[in-house]
Amino acid sequence: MTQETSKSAAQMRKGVLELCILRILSDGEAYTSDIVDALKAVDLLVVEGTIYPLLTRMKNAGTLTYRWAESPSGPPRKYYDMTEQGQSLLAELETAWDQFVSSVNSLHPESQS
Amino acid sequence: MTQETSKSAAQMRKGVLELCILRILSDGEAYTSDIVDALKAVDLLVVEGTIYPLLTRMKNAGTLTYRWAESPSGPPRKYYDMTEQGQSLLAELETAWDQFVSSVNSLHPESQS
DNA sequence: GCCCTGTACTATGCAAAACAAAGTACCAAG
DNA sequence: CTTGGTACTTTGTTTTGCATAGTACAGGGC
Repeated sequence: MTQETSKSAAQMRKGVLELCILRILSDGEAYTSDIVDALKAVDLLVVEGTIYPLLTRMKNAGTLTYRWAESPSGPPRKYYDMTEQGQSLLAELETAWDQFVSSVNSLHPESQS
Repeated sequence: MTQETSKSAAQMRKGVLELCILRILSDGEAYTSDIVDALKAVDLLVVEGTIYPLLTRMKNAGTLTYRWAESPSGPPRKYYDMTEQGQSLLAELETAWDQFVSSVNSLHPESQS
């Protein structure tokens, strides 16, 4: 991956990470590192400067809630879960994502399909 | 579409419009209005404040070239076409896009697949 | 010729979000 | 107590889509 396309990959991530986080949390609550690991597992690399402010924004927007929990062997953790508003938003973002992908792929060059 | 998801749609467009433009131009040269119409035809709404600077950035980056041509009944038009560098970039962005979509969709909740 | 309308392009500033980097805090082990 | 690892917070930068204002050209009507 060249520098040009890694920059593009970062721009592609904009607007989609919220959907990704909601998808992860739809399986049950998770704390930040879990979320980052789940993203990494599907080759979506996200760093702390992104994930923490994003989780905070979503909490402030009413999409997520969190509880503090003792860690097995380290500092306490913030476990996030979806609110009902978050569930509604997930459904809407699912639709928006599907339409978006469909739109972009409608532009697929004929000669390469 | 709520205001929340239209904002998300705008964020989703970031990083992907370059690929879309290259796809459109892979069918042959086009001027701005053609490009905007092609995008609108697949429900990707892009406004002049976006498209003109973007085309200029791509021209400055060596991805696109342009020529001036008389318009049938209005002011002259800038017809854009891909450079060889643009063709290389298109191939790379195609790969990046496919991987990105695949990554996001790998997070699809099991209960909804 | 002048004015208006429609079309095409340019420039600037704003908003939003990913990222880089620095810092604070907690826990466990030595 | 110190160190290392883990977890979270804060701030500033970069990039790109968007909003807005403006310039320029061509054609038609008066």
